[in-house]
Amino acid sequence: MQSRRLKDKVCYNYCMSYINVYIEHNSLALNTTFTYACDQKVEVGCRVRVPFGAQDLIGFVESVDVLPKVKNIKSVLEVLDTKPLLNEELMTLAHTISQNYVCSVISVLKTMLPPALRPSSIEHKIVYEDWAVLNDETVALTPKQKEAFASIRDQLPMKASILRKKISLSRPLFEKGVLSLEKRVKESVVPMEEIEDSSFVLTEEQQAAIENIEKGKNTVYLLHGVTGSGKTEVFLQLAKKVLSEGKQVLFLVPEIGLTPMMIQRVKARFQTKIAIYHSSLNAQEKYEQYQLVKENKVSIVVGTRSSVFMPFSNLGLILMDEEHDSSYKQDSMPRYHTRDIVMERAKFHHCKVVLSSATPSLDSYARAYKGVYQLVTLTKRISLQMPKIHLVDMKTEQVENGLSFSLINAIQQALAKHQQVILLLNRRGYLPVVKCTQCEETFTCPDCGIALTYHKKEDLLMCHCCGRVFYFDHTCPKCHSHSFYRLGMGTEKLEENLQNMFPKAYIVRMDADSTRKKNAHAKLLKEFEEKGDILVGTQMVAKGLDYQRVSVVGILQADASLARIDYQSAETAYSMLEQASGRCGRGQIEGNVYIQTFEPDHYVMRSVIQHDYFSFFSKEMKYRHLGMYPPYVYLCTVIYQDKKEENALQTAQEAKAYLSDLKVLGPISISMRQQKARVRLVIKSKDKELLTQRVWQLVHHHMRLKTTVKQDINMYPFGLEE
DNA sequence: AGCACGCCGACT
DNA sequence: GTCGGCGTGCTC
Repeated sequence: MQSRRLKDKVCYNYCMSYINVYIEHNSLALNTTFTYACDQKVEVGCRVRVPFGAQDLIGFVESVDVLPKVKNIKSVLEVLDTKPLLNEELMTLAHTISQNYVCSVISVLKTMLPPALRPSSIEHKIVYEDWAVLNDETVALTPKQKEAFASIRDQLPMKASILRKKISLSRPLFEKGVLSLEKRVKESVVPMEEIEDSSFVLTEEQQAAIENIEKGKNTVYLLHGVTGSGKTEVFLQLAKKVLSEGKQVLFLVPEIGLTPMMIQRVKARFQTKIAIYHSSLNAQEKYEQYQLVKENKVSIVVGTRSSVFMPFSNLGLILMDEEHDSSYKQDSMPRYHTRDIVMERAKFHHCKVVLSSATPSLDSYARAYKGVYQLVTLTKRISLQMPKIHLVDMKTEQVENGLSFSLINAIQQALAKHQQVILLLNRRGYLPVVKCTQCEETFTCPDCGIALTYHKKEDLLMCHCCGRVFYFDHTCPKCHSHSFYRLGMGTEKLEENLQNMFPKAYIVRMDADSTRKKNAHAKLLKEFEEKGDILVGTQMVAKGLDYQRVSVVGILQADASLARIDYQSAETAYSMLEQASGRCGRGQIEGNVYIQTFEPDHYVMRSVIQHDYFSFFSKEMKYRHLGMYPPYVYLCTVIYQDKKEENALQTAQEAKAYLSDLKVLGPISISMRQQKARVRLVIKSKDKELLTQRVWQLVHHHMRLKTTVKQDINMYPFGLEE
C-alpha cells in the first residue's frame, strides 16, 4: 500500500509536463505553438482549454516536453480529451498541408476534424441520450414490477425514453437498482432503404480495365472513360476486391447532392459496412459517421472532399470520381486540392489510387500522358453509340426567345415521343442586367461592385457574388425613371419562355435558387424522373445524371463559358459541353445534342462534336505552353484587400518587387468583397519548392510590414476566376 | 484574430 | 473632466 502511494506521488511530480499547443486562431501570424504547464495526463493530438492574453481559448497539443523552453508559462485550464483526436499520420499530414498550401496548421486541424470535435470555442456539442442497462437482476421485486421487467428483459439495453413509453413501472426498476442509466452518444437514424442492386454484366473493356488496375505496378491510375461507359461499375468491382481482403476503401465524389443515384448504388452493393460523409449532414451526423470509421466499424466511406481526412487505419484503395470537378478544391483556408491529399494518404497507406473522368483535368491527363500515372481507357458506351452533336450557328439560325429553330424542332419531336429534354443555361435568375433607359444606370452590389440580377418570382435584385438581396421598387435611384432595359436571359426566364412555347410540357428548373433547401436536389431530380418533360438548369444539370428517357440536350449560350479571360476557360467549357452531352442517349433511344454557339469553328467545339478528348487535350496543351500556364508551371495567387484601393495596390506592387526573382503577373484590380477593394498578383514558377519557399518568405515579409492591408494566399488556384 | 492599452476629439 | 474613437502591439 505504501509503495503504491509513493508511486502515485512520484507519478504526480513526474506528470508535470510542458505542452506546446496551437491556438485556435487561423491567422498565420499565430502559426506558432505556445507553451503551457499541465499536471494532468495529456497526449499529442488532444485539445486543451488555455488562457491566452485576456481570453480563454481552445488549443491543440502539438508536442509534449519535460522541461520548458520559455519563461512566464501559464497553466492549462482544462484537458478536453483523454485520447488523441488525430493519429500520427494525420498530425504529420496537417503539417505537410500547412507547409504546401502556406496556411496555418490550426486551420488544417480544424478542417480535418468533424465540427463536433473541432478545436474551437464555438461549441458543437455532441448529443447524448439515456439508455437503460441491466444492473442487478437479483433484487426482489413486486409481482407487477416483475412482470414489467420480464416484458423488456430481452430488449436491454434500450433507450430510456422508449422504456418509459413501454412500461409505466420503470421508475422503481431504476430505484431498486435492477436497471441503471447510461449516457450514450445519440444516434440519428439514417434510414437505410433496401435497394435492389442493379444486375450487371461486365463488358470486355470494363473487365480489361479492372485487370489492368489490379495487376498494374503503378500507384496512380487515370480511368478515362467516355460518358456512360460504366466507370462506376469498374469502381465497385475494384472496391469489392479490396474490401474482401479486409482493407478499407475511400470513394470520393464531387457533390453528394448531384449524385444520389450513385450513392444508392454503392449503398446497395455494400449495405452495412458503409459510411456516407458530406456537407449536408449536421454536426451530430458527421460525428457519428466519423466515429464509425475511427472505431473500424465500417470499411468503405463514400463522401465529398472533407472525407479525405477520415481516420483510416488500413486503407487499401482510393477512388476519386469525376476527378476534374472544381468542388475538389476548397476555396477557403486551407485551400487544399483533394487530389493532393489523396496522393499523400496513398503514400502513407501504400495503396492504389484511381482517378476517373470522361473529361480529365489537363493536369491529370498530362501526367498520365507522361507515364507518371497509368492511363486506363474505356472507349465504348454501354448502351448505344455516342450522342450526336449538332452545332447550331447562331449567326445564321432563326431564333425565338433565345432558342434556335433547330432546337425548338428537336424539343417538339422529343415531347411528341414522350422523351425527355435537358436544357442548360449557365446563368440563373431572370434578367442578368437591369439598366435604366434614361440615364443608363445599372444596379450594382455595393459590397462586390458587380451587376445585380433581377429575380422575377421574388421581385428583387440579387448579387450572384455574395448572395445579398435588394428590394426593387422599379424606380431608378439616380433619375427616378420607371423604364428599364432588359438584357440577357437567366434560367428563370427561360423556364417562363418554355412554358409559353410548350404549354403542355412539365418543366422542372434546377439551379442554385431552386436547390437551396435541404434535399432539394434529390426532390427535383425525382420530380423530373417521374413526370418531367423538360429539365432547365445551370451547369449542375450537366453532372452525373443518368436517365434513360432523355433524347435531347440543348446548350444555350455555349460561348459564355469560352469568352472568359481565364486560362482555364477552354478546359471547363470542354468539360461542361462533353458532360452535358453525355446526359442523353443513355438508354435505348438515340441522343441528340444542340449546342448554340456563335463560334462553331472554335477548337473546343470541333473537339466536342467528335467526342475527341485527345484532340482537345493536344490543342489546349499547346496554348498552355505558349502562355506558360499549368500544367507547365505552378501558379499561386495573392490577393490584397483593403478599404482603400490605393493601399492594396501599393502593397501588391511592393510584394511584386520583393518577388523579383519570380514571374509575377499584375497587380490587377478584381471585384470587391465586403466593401473592400481587392488587388491580385499571379505568381508563376516551374519550381514547386522554390515557389512554396518564396511565398512563405512573402508571408513573413508581409507580417513585418504591420499593415492593415490583408494578404490572402491561394496556392495552385483552380482557374483564375473572380 | 482579438483584446488591451494609449492617445486624441466632442460631449454631459 | 470623461466617454469613446480606432491605431499599435502582444499573446506561452
